[in-house]
Amino acid sequence: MPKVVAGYKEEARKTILQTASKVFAEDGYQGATMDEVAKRLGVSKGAVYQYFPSKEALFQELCGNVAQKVEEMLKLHFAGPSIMKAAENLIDAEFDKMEERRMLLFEALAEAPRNPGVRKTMRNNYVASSKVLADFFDELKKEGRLKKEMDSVATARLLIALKHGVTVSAIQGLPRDDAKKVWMDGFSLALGEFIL
Amino acid sequence: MPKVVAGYKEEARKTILQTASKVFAEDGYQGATMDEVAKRLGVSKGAVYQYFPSKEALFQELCGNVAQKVEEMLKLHFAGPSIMKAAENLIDAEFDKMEERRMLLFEALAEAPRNPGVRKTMRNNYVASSKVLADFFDELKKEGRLKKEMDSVATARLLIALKHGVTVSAIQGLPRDDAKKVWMDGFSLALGEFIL
Amino acid sequence: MPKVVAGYKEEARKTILQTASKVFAEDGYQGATMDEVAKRLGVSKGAVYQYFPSKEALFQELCGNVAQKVEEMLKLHFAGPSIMKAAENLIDAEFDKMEERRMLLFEALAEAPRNPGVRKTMRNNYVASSKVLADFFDELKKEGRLKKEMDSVATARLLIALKHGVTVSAIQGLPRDDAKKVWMDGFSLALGEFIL
Amino acid sequence: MPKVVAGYKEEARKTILQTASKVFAEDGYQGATMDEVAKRLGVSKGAVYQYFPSKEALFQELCGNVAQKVEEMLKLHFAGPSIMKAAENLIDAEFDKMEERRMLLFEALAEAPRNPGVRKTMRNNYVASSKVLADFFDELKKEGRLKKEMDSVATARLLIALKHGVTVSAIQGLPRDDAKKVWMDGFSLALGEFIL
DNA sequence: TATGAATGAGTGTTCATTCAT
DNA sequence: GATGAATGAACACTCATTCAT
Repeated sequence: MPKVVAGYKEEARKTILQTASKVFAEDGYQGATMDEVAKRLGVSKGAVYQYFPSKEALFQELCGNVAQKVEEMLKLHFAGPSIMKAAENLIDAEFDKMEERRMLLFEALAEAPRNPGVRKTMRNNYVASSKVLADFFDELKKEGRLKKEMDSVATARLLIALKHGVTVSAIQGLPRDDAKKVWMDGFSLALGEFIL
Repeated sequence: MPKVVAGYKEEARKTILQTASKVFAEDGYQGATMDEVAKRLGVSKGAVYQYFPSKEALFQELCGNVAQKVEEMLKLHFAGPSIMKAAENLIDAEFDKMEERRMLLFEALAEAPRNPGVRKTMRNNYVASSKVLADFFDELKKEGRLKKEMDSVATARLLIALKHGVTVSAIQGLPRDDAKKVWMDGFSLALGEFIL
Repeated sequence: MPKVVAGYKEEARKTILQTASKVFAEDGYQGATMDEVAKRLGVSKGAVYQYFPSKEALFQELCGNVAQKVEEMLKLHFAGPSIMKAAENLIDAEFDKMEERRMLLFEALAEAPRNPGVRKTMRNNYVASSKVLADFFDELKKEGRLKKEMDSVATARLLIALKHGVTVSAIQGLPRDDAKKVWMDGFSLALGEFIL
Repeated sequence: MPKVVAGYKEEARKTILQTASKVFAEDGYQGATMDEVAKRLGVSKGAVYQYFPSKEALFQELCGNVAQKVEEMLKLHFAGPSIMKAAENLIDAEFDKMEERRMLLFEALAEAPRNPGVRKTMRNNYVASSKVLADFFDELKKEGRLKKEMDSVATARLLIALKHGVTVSAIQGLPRDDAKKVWMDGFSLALGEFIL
């Protein structure tokens, strides 16, 4: 009788991942316990271990998801007609819903220097994210919404760095509106003169 | 027999903080042990507890130190005649020597959301850092090295965010030279047209 | 769908015992897992429990098999014309093929003092083995291959002890050839003067 | 405040070893728990770990002690004037007091094939034991109590094997008197004609 | 009958913290 | 003040056994 989820193994993994994501975000990687994950799932510890061989494996898979979603978000918000509006939506969304994911990101960043698996996952995610964003800019150029002179890769990297930097600032206590302004200022500087 | 330090209690605290800084940076807050801290100091565990009531207290005091040094660094490198050169020196220094401090920063960022003491310390540090940097820009304006139109506070915040963002990118696996380029690009965009 | 075996329940039990024998020999009683047994059988854990009510029951039945085979071996090798040659063949066979059984024997010996079931099984096996061997010697006497003065029972017990002792020595690291020599020396002493 | 023992670290180790010896003998290596060892010592688990880094380390050190004592015993009993009487004393002592040590020996033998550390310890012990015994025979020769023709090494090995074999037989249920007789018979065969 | 997901009581091990000396 | 032995509460992970399907 599968209790973790009502049916498919893949579903069960997702359910666990969701719950674990919250636990890790709240308590940190080291502070989180498998007991807590199991308890919140209403399941025994053993059940969790049937889907993930270790706490670390669970965390690593989570780290993979973190950045993937960042990438999805970028594409989502840039779909609209106004690029500056897209930037605004993006940072709003980041602040609105991404508490959990953000915390997880910093857990991962703290863990990366001493955890090769986490490090590798993050590297892959960074490469993927920046590529997706750069490709997206190339498409906008083709669509005539951006000038051809813009360096897609450099800009993608700059914006990714800026977004993380703004998040850091927010965690450091910069009020939301101020943080948003930093992002919008930076975004304008990076893209402003290239928007058609 | 005072062994932690030859003379003053305050000296002893500093010695402990220095060593603890390395240990926390290497192993993370949760991964670090008081045993390791004591061992590196060549002192018993009990001795450390005479100066700091708990592991958490030690960590919090450490978090305070993290960002203060960032501020010092900014001033240090901007002392030279060329502002762009200063930016380059700064990021080089960041990459060269700041491994330890950087790791500690992310430990602190990960811990902040669940640790009010850490959070408060970081807030204070952010405020202080950005103020120092903004003040510094104001001085440069007076010295005629920067145009008056530049928004000192906004630029200070942008650069602080960018630096952290670049650091995040580096941890995510962006090669040093690429990371440096991101910083230099962003720096140019932010300050370039204002330099005299 | 009977999967453990194509036809009869008794066959299934044998199949399970064979596989379990290997697993217990490799990993020890406590170290072995029902999961491993099931996996090697290509069967679910539940299936194994349909034939044996517990891990302990499985092990106890196995212990019964251990010594019985020893007895078969004795008869097998003593069938030839030369008794000394038989002794040599026997110890060679012991070293060649009996790894698995030997390991199981020591598992059983270690377990016996705290497991009445195992203890009883071993007792029965010892009695049976020594009787078979003594009877065998009696037959050899009738056939005129051994002198009548030989004490069949005492010699049987001595040789059984010696064989186990040689095995112990081998496990303790005595090289095979040396161990074989110990056996042959002892065998000569015990039987030498009685062989016709 | 050292509680494990009233004073010296080395004493503490011995105390732990003694208690652990009983626990391992009773429950087997795998069945024994560090909790039980600590409980019997009236000490916390952590205290035990201050003296031994792991359960395995504790067991290995115990394995080393097992055979060393065997060696001591051999010398002890052979000190008297009658060699045959010495043999009898030795096997009596083995049966009288060595329950615990014997059980530990079989634990070790069962564990050896899958535990390199245990294996190495046993090998060393075997070599040491047989050398001591052979040397002892050489001395008896010098003292004129044994004939020079006797092969000291071969006899030492044979007797060691025999003793273990008799122990195995005893565990297998052979009554004490019968087991003793097997030993005395074997001993006579091995040494009888060489005694002066 | 067979499956394998789920259970839950353990196990070895770690470590922040205490406190007698 | 300094020491480090001792504590004890966790925690990751395991596995024999059960049982709904």
